[in-house]
Amino acid sequence: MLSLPVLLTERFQAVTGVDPELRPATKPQFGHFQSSVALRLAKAEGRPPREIAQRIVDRVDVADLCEPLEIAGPGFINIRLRSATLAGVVTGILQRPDDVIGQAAEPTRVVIDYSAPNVAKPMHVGNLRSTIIGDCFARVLRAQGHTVIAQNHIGDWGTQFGMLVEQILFEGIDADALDLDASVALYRRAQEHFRDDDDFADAARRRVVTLQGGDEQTRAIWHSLIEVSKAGFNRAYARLGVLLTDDDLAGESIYNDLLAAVADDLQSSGIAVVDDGALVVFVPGDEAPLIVRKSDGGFGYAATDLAAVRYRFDELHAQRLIYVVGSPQAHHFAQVFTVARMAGWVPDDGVLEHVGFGSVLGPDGKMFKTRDGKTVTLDTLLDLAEEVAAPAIAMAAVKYADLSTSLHKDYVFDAERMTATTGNTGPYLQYAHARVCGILRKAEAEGWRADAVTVLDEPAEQALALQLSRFGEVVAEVSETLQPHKLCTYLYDTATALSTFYEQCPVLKSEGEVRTSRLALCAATRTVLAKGLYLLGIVAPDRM
RNA sequence: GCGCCUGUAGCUUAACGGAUAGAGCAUCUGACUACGGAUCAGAAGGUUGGGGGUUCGAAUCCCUCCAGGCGCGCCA
Repeated sequence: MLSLPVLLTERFQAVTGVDPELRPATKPQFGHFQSSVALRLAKAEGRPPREIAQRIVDRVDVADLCEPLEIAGPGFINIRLRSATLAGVVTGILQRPDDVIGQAAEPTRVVIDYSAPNVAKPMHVGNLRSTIIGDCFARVLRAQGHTVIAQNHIGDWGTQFGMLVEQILFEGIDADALDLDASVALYRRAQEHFRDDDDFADAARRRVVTLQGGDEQTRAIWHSLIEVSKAGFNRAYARLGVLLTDDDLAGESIYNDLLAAVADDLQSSGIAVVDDGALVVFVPGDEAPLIVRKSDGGFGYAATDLAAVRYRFDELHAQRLIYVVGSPQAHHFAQVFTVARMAGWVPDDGVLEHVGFGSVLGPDGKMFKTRDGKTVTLDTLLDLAEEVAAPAIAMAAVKYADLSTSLHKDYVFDAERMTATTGNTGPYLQYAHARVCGILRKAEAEGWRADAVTVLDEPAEQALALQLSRFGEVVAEVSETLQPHKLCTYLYDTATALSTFYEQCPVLKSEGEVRTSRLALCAATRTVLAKGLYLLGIVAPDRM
């Protein structure tokens, strides 16, 4: 069955000729949906809005779905669904839970680039948001039937590895025996050594060339460093409950062999030019050029990212690329995307999106700094949350806090506030789910089986049913706009509607058809909450 | 200097150009020996940073100023 808004929109459009722009009613007394289409049409037709509204109301055919339409205020059309319509939709959720999330009309292959921690560095706050947000996108898009190719663009290449390998050789360490902490400490020593000793610095730079040239011993040490870090990444992913695995690893190093061709092709096509010894692209309307190849002949991350764009369209056959990387990189990706298009590496219908996000700030409201002194690691942050709540709840709290506000805003990491069990928090949603599970558990113990929603007389029942009916639209909206907070808001509203219903409408204590109908409504709510929380990457416990 | 982002109640925040700017926390008042009180109902709290403009209608679009953050050729 088509979603209610789609169905209603079609009926209205047949009369109005334009999108009626149905919106959820802003207040209960305005019904379930509202349209301001008459106000807009009035302008063009030079007639009073209420007259236009009346004409629409007279002609639109929705009597099978809705109560009589009402005209209100300056010319709004208010739409109230019939109870039977809502009951039918909720029963549908119950009987076909797998169809609750509508499938995309045209499934696409989507590459999502997220997480991207650095080898030989602990995961830190900067990796937190990318990992959580990217994981949510992967879940939502997969649920809609898209093919998602996760690409964990780990920092496993570049100048720092010359430094690291050289330091290992200098100290005579067995690279295979390193653990994550030891490799992090090694990184610090290597940095200091690099800074203080010019000879060492030169050796480190030469070592980069050796590494990129494929020297066996150097590659072996490099490989050991990566293995150590991978284990650390996987521990973090397990702790966070994200879906990333080793299969999703696609670090910077895999593009190494493609970089020269990227530079050559850009140069031969005249897109890139040599300036101050470096190969750069001057992007129209942009003062700073994109540096494809440094004056010393080395490649920076612009070349890697260009190669990755090319690879993802050509080899992975992606139709849409989503980069979940912090907002400070916005300019960089804008340049990379522009150059990739100039070079013809993006199909005409190819979509490139950088989903930037704000920073996680310390208690002082300033950036957590990773250099100069102690690094604030991801584990440190999660430990803070687990000091005030059990692990499953703490993770829900952290993730929900991260996903529930607009992505572009910074936020202060405040474990106390995030783990609150009241209000708009992850634990509150988990509680709502556990609570409804409790009722259903009792009913099921006495032999009840979910059937259908047949009675929706109480306002609280209707409000909850209406809320449930919107789930599919919200998921679709998130997959299009890539704004997880819309789903958070929806689930919070659903949990609130459940609590109100729960308070005003006895379930187990009611009788007959009302009882079975309310139980069915509870079961549908459980389905929506469980699926919704899953899409956010938050576990939905049966008991708390 | 140029560019991007942000500014909404004491705090955290929502609002796809639409009706009286919607929530949560904190504060105050109620409900109920509870189908799970990790709850619900209610009150109070707003010149949406300031000022102009467009529009029937602006937190939202345009201009300008203020405050803060982040970027701006060889780190990634």
